[in-house]
Formats: sequence, C-alpha cells, structure tokens
Amino acid sequence: MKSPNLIDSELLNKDVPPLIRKFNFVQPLNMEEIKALMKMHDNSHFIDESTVFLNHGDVHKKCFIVTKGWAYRFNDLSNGSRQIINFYLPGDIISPFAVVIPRTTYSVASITRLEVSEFKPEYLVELVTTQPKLGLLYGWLLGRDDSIVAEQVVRVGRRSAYKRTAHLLLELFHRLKIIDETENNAFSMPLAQHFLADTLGLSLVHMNRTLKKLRMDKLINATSNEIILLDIDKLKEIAEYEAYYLEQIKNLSTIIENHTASNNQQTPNVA
Amino acid sequence: MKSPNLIDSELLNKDVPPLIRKFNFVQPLNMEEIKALMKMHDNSHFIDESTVFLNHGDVHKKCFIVTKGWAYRFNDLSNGSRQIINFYLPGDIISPFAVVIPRTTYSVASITRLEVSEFKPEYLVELVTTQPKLGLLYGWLLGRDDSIVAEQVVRVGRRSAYKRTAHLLLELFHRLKIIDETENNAFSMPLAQHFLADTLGLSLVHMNRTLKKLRMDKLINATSNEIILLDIDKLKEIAEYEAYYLEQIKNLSTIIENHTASNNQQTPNVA
DNA sequence: CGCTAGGTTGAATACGCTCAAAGATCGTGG
DNA sequence: CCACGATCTTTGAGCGTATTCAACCTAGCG
Repeated sequence: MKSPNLIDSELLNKDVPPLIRKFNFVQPLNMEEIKALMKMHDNSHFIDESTVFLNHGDVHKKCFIVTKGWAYRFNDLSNGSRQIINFYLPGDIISPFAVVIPRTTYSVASITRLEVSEFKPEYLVELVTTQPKLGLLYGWLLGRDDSIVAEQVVRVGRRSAYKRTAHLLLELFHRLKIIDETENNAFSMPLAQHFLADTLGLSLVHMNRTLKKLRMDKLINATSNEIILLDIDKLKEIAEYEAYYLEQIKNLSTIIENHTASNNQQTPNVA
Repeated sequence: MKSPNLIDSELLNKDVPPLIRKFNFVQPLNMEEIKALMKMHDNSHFIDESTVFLNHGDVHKKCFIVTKGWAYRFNDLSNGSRQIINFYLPGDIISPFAVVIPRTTYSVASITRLEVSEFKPEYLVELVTTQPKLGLLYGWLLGRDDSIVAEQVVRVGRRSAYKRTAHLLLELFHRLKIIDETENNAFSMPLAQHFLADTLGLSLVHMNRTLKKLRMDKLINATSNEIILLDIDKLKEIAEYEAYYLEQIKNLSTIIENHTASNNQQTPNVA
C-alpha cells in the first residue's frame, strides 16, 4: 500500500475537485486519502442558477460539495427581507452537520449555475473514524467556516456600510484567491447588488450608494460581472481586515502521528 | 465491560458536569463514555469575573468546558467598539477547533466568575477516533454552535433593535432552560446593558431605551440581575423566534450501529 | 463618604431606509 | 430587427431609527 504523496504539480490540474486541492494544500494527501475523497465526488450534478434547493426546516438527507459556481445560505423574514449568512464557493461543503442535525435551520440557494457533488451524510462518519487525517482536515474546514461566520457577525454588527462592503469584498477576494479563481486584483463576481445588500444587512439603495462611493474613492472598479480591487492596502486599512482568519494552517502531522494506529506514517511534510 | 446506560435520575445530580448532562440528554451514555468525558473535566479551575483570558491571535494551546458561569467571544475594533459573537454558558466548549486552527481569531472573556475544565485539544482527536458516539455528540455540539452564530447574523443584520432584543432574550432563556438554569419564565442574568448592546450591535443608549420599551410593553421585567419574560408567546411573535434551532436532536443510534466495529451495542434508545 | 460602574434621560445629528421614478442591459418573441 | 418585458442599476427626496454627546441618577464598595 503506502502510495507516495500526490505531488503539487499533479494537483494543479483543474480537474481535481477543489475540495481535494484545498485539503492537499493544507496537508499533503496520499493516494488512499485521495481515493476516499474522490468517493465523495462520485455523484455529481448541476443545479440551475437562482434555485433554492434546501429549505429552512427540510430534513437533512444529503451533503453537497460545491465544485463549480456560487451558492449561499440565508434566512427569510416575514417582512420580506432576507439575510444571507454565508457564501459557498468551490471546495465548500453545504450542510456539514447533516449527520447530527436532523433539519436545516436555514435555506440554501444557488447564485450561478452550480455543480455539486452529493454524498450521504453518514459517509463523513466513516471518513472521520477510518481516516484520521481527513477527519482533521474536515475539522479544519469546519473551524474555518466558523471563523467566516463569526467575522460576518462583526461585520454586520459593528461596521459602517462602507467598511462592511470593503471587508466583504476583501474576504471574497481572498477566498477566491486560495482556490485560484482570481486574476491579479480582480475576480469575477456573479453577485447582483441585492445579494451584497442582503449579506451586509443594507437596503439595496444604500448598497448601491456605498459601492458608488467606493468607486468614486478609486478603491474598487465594479463592472457587471467583475470586481477589481484598485487599492487592496487601503481597503484593508479601511475595513480593518486581517486575512489570517482564512489562511490558518496547522501542522497536523504531529497530531496524526500521536493518534493513528498505523497506515498513515508517510512523510510528515507540511505547508 | 458493557455497563448499563446511566439512568436519568442519576444525571439529575447537579454534580455531574453540564456537558455530560447535556450529552446524556441527547443520547444516553454508558459508563465507558461517561468516564471518557469525565477525563475532560479533570483539570478544573476558576477564572475571575470580567477577565479576558484568550486574546485575538493567541496560539490555541487548550480547550475549556464551561461548568459554571458565563463567558463570551468577541472582537474589538479600532474605534473602541466591541462586537460579541456568542456567549458560552455551562456545558459549552470554548475553542472547539483548537486542534486544527493554530491561532484564535477572536478574544474570550469571562462575565461572571467562571469555572472551567481545561483539556488538551488533542484529546478531542482521541475521543472522536476511539468513541464514535462521543464524536457524533461533539459534532452535534458544533452544529448547534453554528446554528447559534448563524442566527446571530440574522438577528443583527435584519432585525430592528426591538426584535433583536426580544430574540436574544428568548435564545438565552431557552439555552438556560436546557441546562436547567431557569425558574418559570425567569433567569438570572449577569449581563450589564453594555453586554447586550455589544451583542446586538446597538449603542448603549439605544439598548437602554429598547429595554425600557420592552418593559413598558409589559413583555419583560428586568431587574439588576434577573430577567422575567412576561409574555413569551408575544415575544416569540415579535422576534419571529423559532426555538428549534437549539432543540434539535437526532437519533444517533442507527448511525452508530452502522459505523462502529463493536463495543457500543447496548440499548438503542433515544430522547 | 466618595468613588466607580451601571442605568436613565434629553437633545441634536447622522446614517441608512423607504418611496418613487428613470436609465441600462439583455433575452425573447413577434 | 425591433419591441417588450424582466432584471438590475442609479438617482432624488423625505423620513426614521439609532447614534453621539452630555448630564444626572443610583447602588455598591472600600
């Protein structure tokens, strides 16, 4: 057994699912692990754009890995307003707690046409118990999601519209950068302004004015489907943005060595 | 081996740590499991009130289980304002992702004098890999935390000050009720108004006025250290509060049976 | 008794909201 | 090929919720 780690160059291949690329970046994977992760990508299909495919209160029957496109988690309120909690980008898992939480407490919808890999929630239990390293990587994913949502609370709770917007754009930029979906300081952005408004807890009109102000201040350049960050340093300063809540990577090797019975003793290399 | 499940009456004992009571309520535990959880409570100590004991950016060296008192996770901004992300009540775990996330992205402080049990983050790996049921319960805890923070985003993003406040008070009430720290419709509340303000993203002055309005409307009765909810139904209606994001419990037995090699085949009973 | 922390209230201001209407862009069908 | 509808964006005007600043009150503690 004991196949060698997948070398980086192989993983630059765009056909490798983004979740695996992400994991491999955090902690180099061996073939056995990659196979286990590939099994999660067996059942792939598309979801049309602008489709609500999980409804608040639904029974949690499956999990999804986003492989292409954008989606978001939200809650609708009785007065017709909507709050977006977070976005799902390629490599993110939708409903990561489905094994243990019987019903969704939120809804999920696609923004763009979406490609997702669907897998049974129970598969995660198998993964965590049989593949400790993948279990830790899964934990890392959850911890990162938690940071993102926590940051969203701070953004919406205590920042001005202007700072909020700057902060969100930086976050999206960095998340996309990690999955190699940026170009220089730009990224393609399928979000109509009402998505941004519902994310940041602003009215559509005020969202528009805030973006205008950012444009006037020569900080961003927003065309219909692309955002260019003209002055990232300035934006970071305005937003008090600290990238590291997304970029944290821990050396998992030592943890794994101490807690694994056998079969994963290959080279303990880390990013 | 194979000891019988702990019967409920034994767990009414207040000396049993609240985390174990909570887990046992979700999924009856056997003695082996209780022992494993008790090991997490070996190293117990107190933290003074109003003490910041984890700072934004600190290296994640330990985890805590709150056994008595209240704490909170927050972020400070440069303009002097503070956003509270969530509260830690007895039975909650502080830094649940410490094994995989190297540094905190937030700060944590005590409100009251706090009793915590400190344990090594790595112990969680052992727990998850050797005790599948406890692993699932841990996952349930994380899923519930996620729901709470997600709900906080909605609260702060799209609700008026009045609704926000009603919603938060209901949430605290329900969380306390589960750990048996309520009396009828009242709970003791160590939160000065500035805590509520920093949780809900409001100024102190407006927080005060909002509470006054809730009092005038005969919905709550707030003395210095107790909150009485005078009309829970009305409050729920105002806040569009749905308790079930806290109360969800899944039948874990079947999942466990399918994924456990041996040693946990006792009575598959569920709440 | 005086200090400190928390709570309360008033007044002026501002940030963001609602209502309203008009422009821009794009796909589709006549 | 143009017209039409649909969706998204932009701008103006008036309003309202929540903020800031400031002062005073209250209770607890050394």
